[in-house]
Amino acid sequence: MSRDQKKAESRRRILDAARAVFFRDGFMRANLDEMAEKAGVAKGTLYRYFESKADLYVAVLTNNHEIFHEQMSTAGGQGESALERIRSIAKFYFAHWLEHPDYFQIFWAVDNESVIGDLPRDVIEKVADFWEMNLNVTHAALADGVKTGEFVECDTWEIAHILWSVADSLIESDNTKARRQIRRRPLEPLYTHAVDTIIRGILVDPSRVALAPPSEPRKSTLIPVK
Amino acid sequence: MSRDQKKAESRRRILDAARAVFFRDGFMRANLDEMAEKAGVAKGTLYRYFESKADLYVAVLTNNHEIFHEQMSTAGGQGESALERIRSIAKFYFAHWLEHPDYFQIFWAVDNESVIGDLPRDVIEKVADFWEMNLNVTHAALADGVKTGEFVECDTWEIAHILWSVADSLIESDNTKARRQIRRRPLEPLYTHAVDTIIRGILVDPSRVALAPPSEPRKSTLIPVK
Amino acid sequence: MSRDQKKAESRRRILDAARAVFFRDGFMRANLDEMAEKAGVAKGTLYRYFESKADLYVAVLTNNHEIFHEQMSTAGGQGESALERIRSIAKFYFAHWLEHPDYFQIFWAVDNESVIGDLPRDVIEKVADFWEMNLNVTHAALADGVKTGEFVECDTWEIAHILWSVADSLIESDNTKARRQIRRRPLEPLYTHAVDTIIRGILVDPSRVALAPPSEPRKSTLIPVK
Amino acid sequence: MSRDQKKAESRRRILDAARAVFFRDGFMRANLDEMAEKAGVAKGTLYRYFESKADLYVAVLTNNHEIFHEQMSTAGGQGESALERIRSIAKFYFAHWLEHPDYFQIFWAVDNESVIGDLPRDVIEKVADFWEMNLNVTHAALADGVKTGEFVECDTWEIAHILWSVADSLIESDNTKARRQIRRRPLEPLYTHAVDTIIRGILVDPSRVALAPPSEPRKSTLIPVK
DNA sequence: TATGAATGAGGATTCATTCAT
DNA sequence: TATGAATGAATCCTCATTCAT
Repeated sequence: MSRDQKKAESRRRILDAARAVFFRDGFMRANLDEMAEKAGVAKGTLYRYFESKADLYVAVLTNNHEIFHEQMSTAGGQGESALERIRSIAKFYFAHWLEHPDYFQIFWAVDNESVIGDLPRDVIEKVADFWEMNLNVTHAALADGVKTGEFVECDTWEIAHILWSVADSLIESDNTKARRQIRRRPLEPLYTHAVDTIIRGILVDPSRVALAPPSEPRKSTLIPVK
Repeated sequence: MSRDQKKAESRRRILDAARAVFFRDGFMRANLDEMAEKAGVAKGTLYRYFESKADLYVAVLTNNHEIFHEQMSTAGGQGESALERIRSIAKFYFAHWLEHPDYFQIFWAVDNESVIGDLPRDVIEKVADFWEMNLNVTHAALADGVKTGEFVECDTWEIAHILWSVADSLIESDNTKARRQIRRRPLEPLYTHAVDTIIRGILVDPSRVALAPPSEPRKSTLIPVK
Repeated sequence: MSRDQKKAESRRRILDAARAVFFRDGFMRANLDEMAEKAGVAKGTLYRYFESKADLYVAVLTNNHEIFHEQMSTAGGQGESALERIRSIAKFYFAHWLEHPDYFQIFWAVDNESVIGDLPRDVIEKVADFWEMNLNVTHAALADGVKTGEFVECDTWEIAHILWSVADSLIESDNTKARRQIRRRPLEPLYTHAVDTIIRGILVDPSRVALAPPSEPRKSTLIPVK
Repeated sequence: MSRDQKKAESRRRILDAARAVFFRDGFMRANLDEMAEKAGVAKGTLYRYFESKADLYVAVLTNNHEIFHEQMSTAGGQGESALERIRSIAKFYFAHWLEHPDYFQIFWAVDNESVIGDLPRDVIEKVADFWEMNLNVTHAALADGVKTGEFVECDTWEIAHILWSVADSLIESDNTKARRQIRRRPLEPLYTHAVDTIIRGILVDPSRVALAPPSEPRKSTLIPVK
């Protein structure tokens, strides 16, 4: 392996280790020693690649950003009808999440991590940008649907917001379950239902979408005390 | 003031100080020194009232719990129709949040705080319980609406989940804006719209709810680089 | 021993330990672990008394400052003639140095320590102030001597500067010898001679001061290679 | 360029870079990374030319030594009278200092650098040797002056020491001002005055030397608090 | 010979918790 | 009961030095 390859490999290994640890422990608790060990490098080596803990965090956070950005836009253009395009967006989103769950987790973490004050400006912007784009792509599909008469006149920005809120919340809840090692259910069908339900409210022809049938009586998710 | 009153007073002052600091800094960054100073007691005194930092956190988290619990149930019963009851729940929820924003903040914090592993089991359960109850109250209203023919047959648990996701997301986003000192818009009307939109999808008579008109073209919230 | 006494005692022990270590190793190399151990306290305890390493350094540096300041002024006023007053200053200076050699060492260290950029502004000012005062006191005596006709007209500031340069240099050289564990000679007579020699050049009546007789042929101080 | 030339060139570039950095930061803080970059070589290359940081320091310190040594001796021999020779020494010294201020700086640094314990024996000796020589050259001129009846009988070693103390102190003070970015005055005239004043005290015919006239009332050099 | 990636010991600082008064 | 001084484990970061390429 060439020197450059090795370098790239090291960088990747560090990022992988860092992602795992940041994912599990959050920025504050995450321990550089552990990352180094997981990455199979010395602690000092981390600092050859990243200037500081925060810088490494940024790198982890923004790692897939561009790829995601591009694919998301593509997804927004696929589908015969506006409804289909919105479903396509949802589908892509959850597929991507399935493949890179921690990447997402970390995006959320930023919002909620109390450390935010210490995070460099550009992370916060990346995340804001991430949401901005999601909203824009979704809104474009909704507005298009209104224009073509597929949807009734409505506040398309608000609908977009609602759709993302639900996606956000589902994933967040799944993450929480993961952390707590609770059994999780597949999210995609859940979200597909949710999307359909919400969109149904603005469809000119609601019959295009079938509502989900009543689900099983929900069991408590209360974690029993050990 | 009697000795017992003094003790109660101390306890309250500590809780108040702790809530403020935990709210602002999160569990990890929160500093017991500052809490003690804010509460006007010595640091050691904290340990006469609470066993540990985590224990104090628990106390803060669960402080208003019972009150909230009770009021929420009441709200779920108020209203002529199922639609009204759901609106009443939303209304109460946001009113309570307006009054005790940090109490809520802290609930969310738990979900997102990466420290969760260290939090005592019963905090996690309290929070889960909190959600459980929210869902149950909402679900009860929805199921009732289905039974009385106000709503179409649908997955009422899922709808409940969607409704809470959106509420959750709105508040979370407001918190984020608060932290970043971005101008915020009143949440209640936003959520009322959202509730109406969502419920509209399952109303037997959708005309009962007017959709919001198209809103202003949304301005970017991207934070400009300084 | 009362709590306050203990505290004062701790503070003193820390300062003593810190002075010793800073004296021996300089700011950069000085090790807080060692200071703590020498002081018989835990490392964290240092931070109860001083905010940082630099702060502790400042404390050490400025510890005796006021006392010295006052005594120096007193010394400048003692003596029948200007010549006597200048001798009195020199005498006091070296006496003080004998008693608190590391205090002086540290003052010099500041000038030469390459860390200066990192030292807080007030240390630098304290040291500048220290020199300022030395010069002023000496200059006052010289100017007085000129006025009373004891000294010829001359640049009294320059003479003051020369006198302090020599004192400075003698002590510095003694410190160096101390560090290198070379045998040292008593400084006071050396400096008394030097003062006399220098003053002799401006005395209206040079015969008042006897020059030192030729000294032993000086032996090399070259340190033999081991 | 031949291979040997290249090597010499590299060595020189490294020494230049090292001198600049050591001069600015002192031994401890000086950073090999920066030196390598300034020299335009890789970090590892430093180790092909010098065994260690300390070794590089030694090389820097002793770089001009021989040249200086020789020129100093020459200067000591120039002048009609002993007085003139002493003035010649002073003149050369300050001229050399003007041209190679960092070379001097570094010599002083050794004395004061608290790292001295770690410096190899031979640096310390080089520096001691440097002073030894200065003293010897000066003493020779003084002793000669005594022999020829130009100076009165006196402790010529002590006078030599005084003369060097003052030179030392003037340069040191100039360095300090440079570091603190305070306006500096030309040193040579200052030292010439000082030499004259000191020598005047041992001149058989003091009228050969005019004392400096009273200077401007000295302004405080206290650095005002920002 | 030159490179520069990797190393890892070392050191300052924080802060929850303890306990003598 | 309340205090607050003392503790010391935990952790990020620096940088001289090594060595495979």
